[in-house]
Amino acid sequence: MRRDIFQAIADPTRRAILVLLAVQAMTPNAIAEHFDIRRQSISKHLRILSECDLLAPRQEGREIFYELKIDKMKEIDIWLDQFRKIMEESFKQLDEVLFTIKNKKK
Amino acid sequence: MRRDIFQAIADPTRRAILVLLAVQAMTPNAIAEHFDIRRQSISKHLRILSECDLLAPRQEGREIFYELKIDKMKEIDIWLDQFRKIMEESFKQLDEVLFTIKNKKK
DNA sequence: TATACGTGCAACCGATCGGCTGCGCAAATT
DNA sequence: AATTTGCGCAGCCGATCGGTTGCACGTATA
Repeated sequence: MRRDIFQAIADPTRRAILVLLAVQAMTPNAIAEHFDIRRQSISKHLRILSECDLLAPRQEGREIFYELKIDKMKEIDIWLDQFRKIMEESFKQLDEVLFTIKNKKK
Repeated sequence: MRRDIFQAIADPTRRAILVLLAVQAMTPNAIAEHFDIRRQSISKHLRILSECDLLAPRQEGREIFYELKIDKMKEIDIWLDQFRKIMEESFKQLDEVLFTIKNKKK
């Protein structure tokens, strides 16, 4: 059970579910109507997404509405930040190099 | 062979490789030194990352330096944009609701 | 109360994953 | 010319994935 957010969004069906639920909370049956997959398989996906805190279930009678926990998406953004920072750093170094070359020309 | 970028970054080792290569291009042997994994397994990861255009090999004699293609990372960002937009839209609708309530109070 | 509905869980199964070893090949070194 | 080095590829294997079916259980409806 790896169950981290990156493994969660690796599956195309799960990504599609996230997009669906971004618009509005839905029940497993309602979600399943959008795919060529049995409801039970959708349930499996919902479990995985819930386990890594991307979704939260809200019971209403015998129905369960799953809603997106958008905040969790930030984790992906945070990971991407590493690269933004590293690249920024690279540009700074490039600037220094260019600056040095510029000075040497004098 | 799914070989899309989300499946590529699902594996923790591959994510670590990407971070390593963000700092500087490296050879498979050099990368392997950072993990408890045989070089051949690293090569497999490099192949997957290259196939979905996250890395590019640069041959130098008998050595091959793999370098990060940072631009490809934007694809993840683009996917995240969907949610940013949907949430933004939600807030607008919330604003409208609040505005309506406000007006009704008059 | 009996029946239908909405759901989650368990067990199964073929495909894929992510390690491994054992090559072969080209470049560098001796 | 022989050896070492750096690498990718092929094949193996146990674990996991993502689908399936067949339940069991609580909630609504007749």
